[in-house]
Parts: sequence; C-alpha cells; structure tokens
Amino acid sequence: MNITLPGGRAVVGQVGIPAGELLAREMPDRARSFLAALLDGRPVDLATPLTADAELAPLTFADRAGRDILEHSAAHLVAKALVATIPEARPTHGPPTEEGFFYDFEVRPLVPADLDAMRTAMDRSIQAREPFVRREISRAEANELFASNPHKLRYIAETPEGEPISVYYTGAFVDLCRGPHVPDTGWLAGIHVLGFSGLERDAGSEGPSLQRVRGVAFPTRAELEAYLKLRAEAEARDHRVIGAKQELFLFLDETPGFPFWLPKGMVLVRELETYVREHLRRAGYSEVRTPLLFPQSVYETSGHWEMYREDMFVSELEGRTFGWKPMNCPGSMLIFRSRARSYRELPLRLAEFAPLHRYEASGTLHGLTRVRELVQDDAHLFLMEDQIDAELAVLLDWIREAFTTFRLEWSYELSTRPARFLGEVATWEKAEATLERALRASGVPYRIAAGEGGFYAPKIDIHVRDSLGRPWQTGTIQLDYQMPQRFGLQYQGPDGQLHTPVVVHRTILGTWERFLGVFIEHCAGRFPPWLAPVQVRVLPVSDRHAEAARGLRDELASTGLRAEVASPEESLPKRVRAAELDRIPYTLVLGDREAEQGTVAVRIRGSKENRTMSRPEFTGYALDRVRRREYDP
RNA sequence: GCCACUGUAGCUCAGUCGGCAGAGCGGCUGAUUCGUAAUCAGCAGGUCGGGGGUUCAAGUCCCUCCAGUGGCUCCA
Repeated sequence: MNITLPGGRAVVGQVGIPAGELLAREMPDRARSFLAALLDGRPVDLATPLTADAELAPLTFADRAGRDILEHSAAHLVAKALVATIPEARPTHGPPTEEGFFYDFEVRPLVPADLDAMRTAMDRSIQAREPFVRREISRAEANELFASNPHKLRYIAETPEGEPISVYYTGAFVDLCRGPHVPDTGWLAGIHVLGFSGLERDAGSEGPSLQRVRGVAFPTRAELEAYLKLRAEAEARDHRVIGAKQELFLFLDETPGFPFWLPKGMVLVRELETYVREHLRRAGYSEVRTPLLFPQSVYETSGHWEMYREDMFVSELEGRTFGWKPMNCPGSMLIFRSRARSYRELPLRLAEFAPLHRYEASGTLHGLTRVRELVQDDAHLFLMEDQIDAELAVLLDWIREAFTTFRLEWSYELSTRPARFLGEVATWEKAEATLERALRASGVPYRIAAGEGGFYAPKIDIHVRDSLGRPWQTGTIQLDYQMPQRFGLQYQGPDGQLHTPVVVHRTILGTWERFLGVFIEHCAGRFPPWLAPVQVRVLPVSDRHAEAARGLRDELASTGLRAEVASPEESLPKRVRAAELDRIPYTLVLGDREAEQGTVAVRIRGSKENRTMSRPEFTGYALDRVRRREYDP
C-alpha cells in the first residue's frame, strides 16, 4: 500500500495501520502536534485505519480544519459535561465558529452554577484523557440509541440513505457525529466556557427553548491564557469605559440608545465633520439639510413604509402620521425632484449630516456602536449611467485614504439582493455586477454577502477591524435604481429626452457614533493629536508659574490648539500621571528654567523623555502634526 | 423584541445566616510650593435602579417595571 505524504513523499504502509501511527512514524518530530489527518483531502481521525493507496497529511491546530476539529471536540466535551450535570438535557448540535464553538441544548434555562458543575466535570474528563472512539452503526441502532432525543432523531432522518451513521464515545457519553475528533480529551486542556444564552425561538415552534453554551478551545493551557489576556485587554479598551473615563459621551436610563455628546466627545464629532467636509469640497459635493420628519406618504413613495416601518419612530400629529427619518435619502430625492434637471448638473452630489432615528430593538443597543439616534456622513450622488464607474472608483479611493488616516484595516463586502426587496431582479443583477466591477478594478479583496443588501439596493459594505481583530461594519456604498424610479426623478439628457438618474447612497466613515465607538477601541483612547479633545496641557511647577502657564495656554489657543492648564494644587508627578492617564498628546511643564529661557519642557504622550523646546518651536511642531493629521503625537 | 445574568456614593467594588450602609479612587477644604506616572490630613457625598409584597425587621427573600451586560435576531 503506497501512501503519499505532503511534499509528494511516498512511503509504504501496512494495510490497516492507523493514520496517526504512520504519520508519527514518518514525521516523529512534529507528531505531538497532530490532532487529526487529511486522507485524500478528507479530515479523519488519527485512529482511522489505512486500507488502500492514498494521500495522507497531518492536521494541526494551525490548520483551519484542525482548529475546527479541536473546537468541535471541545463542544462534545461541553455536551458530555452538561448532560452529566443535567441528565434531562437534550444536545442538538455543536459546531466550531469563527472564534470558538458552541453547543445548543434543549434544556431548562441554565444558571451560572451549572457552568461551575460543568467545568468540574470537564476537568475530570481532561485529566482522565478519555479517548474519542468512533463507531459506525446502523440506522436502527442509531434510532434506538437516541430514542429520547428528537433532535438527534431528526439528524438521523436527514442523513442520506447510504451515508454511514457514526457515533463518538467519550467515556460513557455518546454523541451522533460525523467526526473527526482529536484522539482524546487530554487535547482539550485549553478549553474555556465563555457563557451561555437562550436562543430566539423559531416562530411557531413549541417546547422548551434552546440554550447555547459558547466556548473557546486551544491545544494548550498557555494558549488559552494568552487568549484570555487579550480578551481582558479588549475589555479595558471598551469604548463605553473609555467614553465615561474621558467624559466623551453619556447614556442615561431615561434615554436608552440616545447618546449625550459631552464637550470633549463633541470635539471628536466636529473634527470628524471637518475632516469629511474637506473631502466634500474637493470632490464637488454640496451640503444640504432636509426635514427630520416626513409624512407617511413620502415613506410610501420611498418604500420605507412597506419595508422599514418597524424600525421607525412614528408621530401622530393633527390626525396625520409622520415618521422620523431613518435615512436621508427621501429628502435628497425631493430636492432633486423640486425642479427640472439637466444632464449638465450631473453628477449632482448632495451631502447631509442630519440626525437619523431608528427604533432599534431594545436588546440590540450597544454603547455607541448601536444607537437609536445617529448621524451619518451621508451623501447621495445623482448620476447618469455612464458616470457610475468613475464615481465608484473615486469613492473606493477615498475610503482607502480615510481608513489609512485612522490606521484602520478595512475590507469590503458585496451585499446582494435580500429576500425582501423592491424592484426587478434584472435591475438588481445589473447593479450588483456594476459594484463588483468597481471592486475588482480597485484591486482590493472582497467577500460576497449573499442576501445582505438593503431593501432598495445592493451595497458594498466597509468592514473595519479594530486592533484586537474584532470586525465592525461602518461605511457603505449602495447603487440604487429603485428610489429614483419611485420618486419619478428625471433629467433632460443631451438627446433632449427625459431620463431617470441612478443614485448612489454612500457613507465613508458610516456614522459618527459607530465610527467613534470603533475608533476609540482601536486607539484605546489615545487619540491622534488632531482629534484629541485636549491637545496640550500646561503644568506650572508651582504657584509662581501659574500666571505664565495661563499666558502660555492663551498663546497656544490663539494658534488654534486646544490647550488647558492643570494648576498646581496637586504635586507635579501627580499631574504628569493624570495627563498621561487622560491620554493628553502634549504635556508642557513650565517652571523657573523655562520661564527664564522662554522655553517649555515637552512631554509627548507615551514617552518618558522630555524635550526642551522654544515656544514657537513647540507650536510649530504640534500644529504641523495636527494639520497633517499624523496618527502619533 | 427573545433567553440568562447584573443594578449599593461620580467611578470601581465590599456588605456573611434577613438585624446600625462601607472602602479605594474621584470631589471639596486645609496644610505642603513641589521638576516628569499617585504629598499629607480632614470633610461632604446613599430613596442600596423604580414600584409593590413577605417579615417584628429587607441592600439581602418574592413579584413587577426600568436600565445595563452577554448571547439570539437585526444592523450604520
């Protein structure tokens, strides 16, 4: 029997030798990291006997498939532990996910004490290094074995005739499973249960609700510890925590989902607006402001009433029904329609930064990243068909520039026609193809999110990851053939005929709220100097320098820098510490030495050294970095 | 909206079996006049998320509403 190993090396194996044994024999140095194998490209247990000529490769945690196997094996262990804790629990399924695994159970609602019991049971199993043992059984045997678990019976029934039905034993616990698995539970020392939650029940289904237990798994305890440390770090830079500490924004019980922007947070918003407006000016946009409320009839025209009403705030006034706008598009459409339009006006680019209201379900609210009142850096581009490609190219270019400025890594998702949509399928497909062409032309990688488009248009969504790798959706580019039609928009073309324009709805940063939520976490509250609410803090060494410090502050303020004085009621070291904790980019110490020489001692955030500069030298340095929007102080 | 959990001073949290509401930080006042990540002392600050109930007695037990957290669903 000839077995081909990775790299094309062919070895001879005795028929019946387990895959793991052969791999260990041929690659003894690495054998300890092998948790499963690929047999002719199919993942299998290491215990699988080799019976014919084949290609064989080891799988480790470094392989995506290997990682999935470890995580799925961890899910089995969770199931074993939960059933040991609550015997009447009925396991359903437990797949690996992007960040770990889960296992869903039909069981009474779990409580934290259940997790403690499960952890104990899991530890015991891990200590015992219980092997995962595969058995293939008949359909009848399977039906008998899982007679008390309707979910497993359903999976058995769904298994195509002719496909083997396999079960895996872990000690006394048995689960219906295709496998493969790690050799034994000793591999699961790096398992950690993150938590549990109830699942939304499918409409119409009865009986106890499902409970999901989520976890992560690593090959070693040490890797788990590293992961947990990263998570703890992520919690420390939670924008909700930083926002409170730095007094950027506020949420009150009385107004769930409605952020209060505090003075310092408002500086961030204004700086972002200024940044975006600079682009608007260069790229030929005009800014408008349209009403916050429109009568129902306008939303009937736009399609919102049919497709988006659930998410809208609605007011009844004098017997008429008004909706608070959830998007800016209707207003822009009405402006376009307000008079005859010529092709010479196109592209017409209307930007609007108006507060939008969306009645997001209470359970989905989350700090700044999911709110009920938000402001987008929104614009609508009214285009002729042959202007679309060029505009899309400009937008993708602009996105690259913006996200580079913020040092955010971004990726694109092409979201296609959803189940509920307006208009004709053919138009949708044309729009989707146009967006895809633009993405290809820009040369950036993208993913297709089938069925994730808006109800009126397919879109390119911009996803950013913060520095800890968590993904967020921010900007969006939507190519819309529906709304112009529904609003009856027309322009007179060079041919003298009336045509319907195409509209691109687009945001770059998305919303100030979500963008700042993400960016606060990305920079961990250490804002680039141009964004920092306080750019310079002046620390007089003692009372006799307070006057000079105030003078310096005024001097800095007159150049446009945001500066403040920390008066010497506290010790200098304490004020230095506070400035560092407040993430102030530039801390200037002013004492006798500096007063005499007309200099300042400059401490740059994150650096313990300080540099003596003349006042004009510092001002020039700081202003230059602010003006260039440098990321670091 | 659904499931679970949580809610004590501005913030982070302690509060045992139901028996007098606490600490640190922050704030204020005073002393100190300070040279690059915490000087010292004192003081103020609470409807224990709201309402209802059980009890001689509720921060603590029960019900309910509100808000938050983690998921589900949804989404910028």
